[in-house]
Amino acid sequence: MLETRDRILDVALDLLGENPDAGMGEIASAAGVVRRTVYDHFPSRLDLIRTLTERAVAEMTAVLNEVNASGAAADAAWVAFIARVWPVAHRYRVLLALRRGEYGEAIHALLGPVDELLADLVKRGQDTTVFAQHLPADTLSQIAYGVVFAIADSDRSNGTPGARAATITSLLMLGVPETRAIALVGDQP
Amino acid sequence: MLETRDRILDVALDLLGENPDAGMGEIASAAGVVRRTVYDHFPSRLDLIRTLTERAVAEMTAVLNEVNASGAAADAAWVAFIARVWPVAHRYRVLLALRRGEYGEAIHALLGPVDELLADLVKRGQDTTVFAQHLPADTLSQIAYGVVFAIADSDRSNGTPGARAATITSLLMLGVPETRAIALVGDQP
DNA sequence: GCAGTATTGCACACGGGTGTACAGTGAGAC
DNA sequence: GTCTCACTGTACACCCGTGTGCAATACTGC
Repeated sequence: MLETRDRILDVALDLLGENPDAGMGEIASAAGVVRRTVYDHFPSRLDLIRTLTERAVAEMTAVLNEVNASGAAADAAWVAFIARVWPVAHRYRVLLALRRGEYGEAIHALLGPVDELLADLVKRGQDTTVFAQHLPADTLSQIAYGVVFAIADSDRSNGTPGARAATITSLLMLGVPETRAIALVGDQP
Repeated sequence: MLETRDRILDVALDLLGENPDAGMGEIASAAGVVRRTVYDHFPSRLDLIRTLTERAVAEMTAVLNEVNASGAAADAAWVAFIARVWPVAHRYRVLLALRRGEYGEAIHALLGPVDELLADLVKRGQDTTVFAQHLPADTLSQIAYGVVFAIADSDRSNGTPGARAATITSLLMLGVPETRAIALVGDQP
């Protein structure tokens, strides 16, 4: 049997993905445990959310660091990034909904490092004229990864189609020409 | 003094825009009225939300119908659409947040006609090879206007920069080349 | 078998939002 | 003046989620 704590986290992620307003009771039941037990591991709902967010941040920064270190062109790096981050974004799509509302501040704060790394990548793309410059790098990166999350969020079944759509769409909005975008995605589907 | 009912609706839109979880009490206070009075006009919270949504749908379909009737090229029509729908989308940005959660179903149902009109416009663009075809028209239109709403939602101060960003970004993700997008927006800023 | 820890099964306090009931008040219409 | 109608003020019932307390029980390793 998986460690109870980890099982609670996994199940909470699933459940909150379906319904961001799921309560501690529902999470407990779904984890095959009593509500009281959840509180033994996470003193408050915020603790649970925070732990989930920290997990997401860790996974995403890991991917971003690797991709940034690979020295590939910014657009190719972006494709690699989306390909690898897609399952993560999909798993943690709740955070998109949770970012508004009660815990928004806490989540936003934890997400800071990811935002920075993302902006760095987009900046690099703009400096090498691979990405469009109609918006500042930080704004553009926010919108682009917002779109990725939004598509992940609307794609409840987690499929390759979703990933492909997210990749091409985000490339286009970053200013990569359609032909180039298609070519890039062909390489790494 | 404005009709109480209309004032409640206006104030509710503002308040919910700031915080989608604002309660009937807060809305009442902000409208300078007692909670009980709100219930005189809207028997339940859902009634209020529904009325708000109906308003949004009416305004948006009006704009969409005009734009669709103008016979302009699809990309130019899209620019006109965003320009005119932007203040509306901004005002009603709450609906984006409210679409998840308790009233999601009701809102989604009411938004149906808008979705269809939007898909028609995008389809026309695809048929005339003005828009990209990497995604089916209904999916693409959903994503594109999702982005517009998302930008409206992140732009609390309602500014021309937001509108411009939303227009260019959505054009790009529809597959319009950057040069053409800039040119189009230059025409109608 | 025993100690120690994780989990259970209640019970409870608390806060907050929804929706209702009903008597009272104020202002304009006739 | 008085009738009407919108709004007020207050109180209440209800539901639901959070977080706590505590004794009882199951499971673990030694």
